[in-house]
Amino acid sequence: MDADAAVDELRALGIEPGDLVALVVGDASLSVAVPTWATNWPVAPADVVGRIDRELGPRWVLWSQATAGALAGHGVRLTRSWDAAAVHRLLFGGWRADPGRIWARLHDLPTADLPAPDPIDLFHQTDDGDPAGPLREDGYLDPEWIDGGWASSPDRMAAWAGVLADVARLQLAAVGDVSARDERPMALRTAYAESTAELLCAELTVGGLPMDRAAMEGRISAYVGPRPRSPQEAVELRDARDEEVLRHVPEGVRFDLRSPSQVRSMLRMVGVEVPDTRAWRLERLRDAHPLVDALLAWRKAERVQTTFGYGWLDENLGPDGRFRGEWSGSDGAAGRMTASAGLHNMPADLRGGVVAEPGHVFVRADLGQIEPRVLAAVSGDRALAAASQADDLYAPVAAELGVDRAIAKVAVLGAMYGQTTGEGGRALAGLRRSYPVAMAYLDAADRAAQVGHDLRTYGGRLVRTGSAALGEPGGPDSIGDREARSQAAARGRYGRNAMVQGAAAELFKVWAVTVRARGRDLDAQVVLCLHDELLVHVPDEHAGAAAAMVDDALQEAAARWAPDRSVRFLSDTAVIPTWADAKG
DNA sequence: TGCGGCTATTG
DNA sequence: CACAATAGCCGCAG
Repeated sequence: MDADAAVDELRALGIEPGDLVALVVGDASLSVAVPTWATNWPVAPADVVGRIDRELGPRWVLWSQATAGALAGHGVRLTRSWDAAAVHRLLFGGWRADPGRIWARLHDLPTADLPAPDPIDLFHQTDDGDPAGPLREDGYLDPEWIDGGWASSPDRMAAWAGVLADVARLQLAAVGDVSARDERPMALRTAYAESTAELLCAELTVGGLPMDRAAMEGRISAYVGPRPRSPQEAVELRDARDEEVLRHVPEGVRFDLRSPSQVRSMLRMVGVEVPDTRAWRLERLRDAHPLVDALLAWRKAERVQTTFGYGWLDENLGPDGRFRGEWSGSDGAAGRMTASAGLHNMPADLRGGVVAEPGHVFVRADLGQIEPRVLAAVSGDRALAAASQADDLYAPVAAELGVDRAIAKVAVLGAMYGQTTGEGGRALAGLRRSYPVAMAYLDAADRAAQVGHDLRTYGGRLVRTGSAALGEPGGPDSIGDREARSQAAARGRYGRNAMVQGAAAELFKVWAVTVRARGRDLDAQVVLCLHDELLVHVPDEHAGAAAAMVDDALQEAAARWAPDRSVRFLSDTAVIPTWADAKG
């Protein structure tokens, strides 16, 4: 068996572009399956998969991002996928999406306690006869198969691909049901986009973010000084930093600056009384005592030292100048992308260390006022959609309400977050009058979440608001009435916001995977996704074309995601050498 | 050792 | 300190 024969075998099945083909990858072989057929090919997976992708163009069914990550490690990028874990999260909410859970849900089996691997098995050799298949008699998948046993023989790998093909068939039907039942024909498109976003995440994890080690070390040293040459020197430097604060309190008194309660006591000793020691509160008391200023400076440095210091760099920046975190396509309440290693909360001061490689630049683009525009689209509010035609959406809203732009902005944001007090709260009545459809959409989500009714975003993602996500509505009867009301209100804000943030995340991912696809011919590589911002790494000679492509991709994505085109979406796009460089 | 609280950073 | 997230350290329970 060679790659040619493998491609021919699949071609003979009549696979057309976009057809679902399940893929399971082992060390030295791979298995593929369609609903009526499964096989194992003893060939190097990277060679064959890349060719099939180019020549036949299937939509690869994968258990999860891990398969794409293994292939990306060999330089193979799949074009499109059906990611069973991503589709499971879309259909059923939550985060956990291992094969056992996916299978059980599709077969209406309880998932409260899924079968776990029998610890006794660890002391037995896997039986070579292997009469048992992946399915147990009770209908669950065999946990031993899930836990790596699928890879122990060619027959098992083929059977495992067959299970995956079956999963995709059932998920496809379930997605169709969501579209029909909830009148959201979006769900299939969302499944495609979320799946392909998982491919992008695998590539982000493997490929990393270009970073200049010297430039980043320079920025770190501005906060915490040069890299200590020994553990002993590190301790001395730390003590010296502490002393810069402690010298403002009487001799002989020691406080642990890392303990909030001790910091509060320390401040009280110099006559500064605060309910907590958060920076925004201390900011206003800088003049009260020199200790406050020293403490705030210490906090900044301590933050860099512990979270974004030399250790952070050493752990995550490879010798190839790529900084790597792990990427998830859909985490948390509303299905945003997340990243580890601080990629999503790196202090702005350090961004200058994110530098394009020689002969390359970044195209940086961020969506303007994405959440109110998304609210206009998902709610179908014609007045808000009209406001979205302006470059600055808040300007026409302010004019309509007869208030300052700043007030209009906090009012709109407050409505989406569930704020009821302050200036935003006061302007709420005006919003209800002028944008009743959008406000009713938010209120409906709020009310549903308060009583624990699950929600679905515009794209069809289930947002759980019941016991699994937020604790039982109504809660244990030990809590007081006041606290119960407060919890209900918090649940309402959660649901209200999840509908907007979640839909925004869906649009963003359609944009990101469109850029990924259209960037292929320009050697343009998406290297960072940040909720409403894309960073694309591209050779110098393609910079202009890539910037135009990113803007075009947004219009293409918006047209696919919200086909009625009534809402305008904008991106602010710039070609820059480092991430810190000014936007346009 | 695990977990809630506090804190800081980002969108 | 409204919504979301990651991450580190402290203090406490078990």
